[in-house]
Amino acid sequence: MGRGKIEIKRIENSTNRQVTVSKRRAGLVKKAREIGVLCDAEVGVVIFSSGGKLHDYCSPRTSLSRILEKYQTNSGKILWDEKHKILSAEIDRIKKENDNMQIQLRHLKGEDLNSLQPRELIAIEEGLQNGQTNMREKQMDHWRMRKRNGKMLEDENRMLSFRMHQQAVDLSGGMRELEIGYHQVQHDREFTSQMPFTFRVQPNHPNLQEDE
Amino acid sequence: MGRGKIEIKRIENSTNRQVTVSKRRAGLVKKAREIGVLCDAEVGVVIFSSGGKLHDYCSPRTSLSRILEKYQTNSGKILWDEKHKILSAEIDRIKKENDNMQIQLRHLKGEDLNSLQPRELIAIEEGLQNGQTNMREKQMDHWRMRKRNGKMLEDENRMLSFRMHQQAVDLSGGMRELEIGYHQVQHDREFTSQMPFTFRVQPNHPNLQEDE
DNA sequence: ATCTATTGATAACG
DNA sequence: TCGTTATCAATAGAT
Repeated sequence: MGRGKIEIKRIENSTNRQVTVSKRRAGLVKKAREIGVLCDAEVGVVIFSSGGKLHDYCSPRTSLSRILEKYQTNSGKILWDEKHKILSAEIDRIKKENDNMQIQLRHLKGEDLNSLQPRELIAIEEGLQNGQTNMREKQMDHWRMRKRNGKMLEDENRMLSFRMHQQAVDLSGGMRELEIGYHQVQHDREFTSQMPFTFRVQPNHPNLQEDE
Repeated sequence: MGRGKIEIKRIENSTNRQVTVSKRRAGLVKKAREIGVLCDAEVGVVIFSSGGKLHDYCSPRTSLSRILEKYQTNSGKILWDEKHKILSAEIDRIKKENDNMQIQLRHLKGEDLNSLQPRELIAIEEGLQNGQTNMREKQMDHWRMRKRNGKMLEDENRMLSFRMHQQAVDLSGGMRELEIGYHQVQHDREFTSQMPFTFRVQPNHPNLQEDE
């Protein structure tokens, strides 16, 4: 019907589709209403246009929920209980995700480590290390920004001085501590890569050297 | 349409009514299907003929319950009972928890830090620091256990030596780097506690001194 | 069910 | 979105 016959397939032209959905929606609702009146049936119609807009029709003297309730008891097809199952399954799924993340968080906080194997400990430690590296970069960004604003020159100077002093103190202690253990030094790359981060020596503040 | 025009009012002749409901039901479903295909909409139709017989249609790739769920969220109208609301609320709650943990994890991994204030960065860094401290304790536990088992004496020795050597090298570099900044040293407790961990000096391996 | 005269729905256009 | 209209589609009534 219409000026030309059309194939029943998705209308690609978005404007036409919009127009068509409006007209046909009106037609569908009209027919639904007519069937209700003529044959005194109860009819419920729900339409989501592709835009996501919702339209619905329902015979007078009733409501969608009443129709649907009837639908459920009458058809034996499940509607609510099915929905319950779906929702419950969803809840279970999310709770599992939740627990996993909870565990990950606790591990990163250094809690509940007892059940872990050394290999797993190392993996977590590498994560912490990465986090700290990124964190420090970010903090250096902040630092640089404040410095660029000219507010922090004095503080920075003070801070660098303080840090250097502390590192000197720290080192002299560390040196004394370790003297006993210095026997032979093997520079075995294999060995180093298998060592946990804890025992690898790393520069504390790789970004502190300003690059300007 | 038909051999004669009809008024849209209840068909009193029961046989005619049944015939009509059949024909028109087919027509309604056909139109519903067409609107779904042509305009790629989601359509759900439920019809109770006066005899109480139920017929329904629903676009492929979905289900009545899904359509009705969408209907509920979209229209605000409530189609189902309390239990659904409770389950849905539960899902929302858990999802929020989930998102929060997701964010925390990302932060601890050093991702998505751009939106954070320095104060927040410091808090996260303290978390990382704690985690690392705990982690190292745990790894030392493992280490001690292996040592007690008598397997690792040689390796440990080698490792300590290696570490000491590395720390010495690292330090001499660091000293050179910082000499320029050494002006005055203020040991202000207030200042120190406000300083991000990044800039605080810490012994790298607080647990390495065996305490036996 | 099937047929078909007739009315109804609507595609294309303004 | 709305109105018009030429066409096609649905269907009322009969078989």
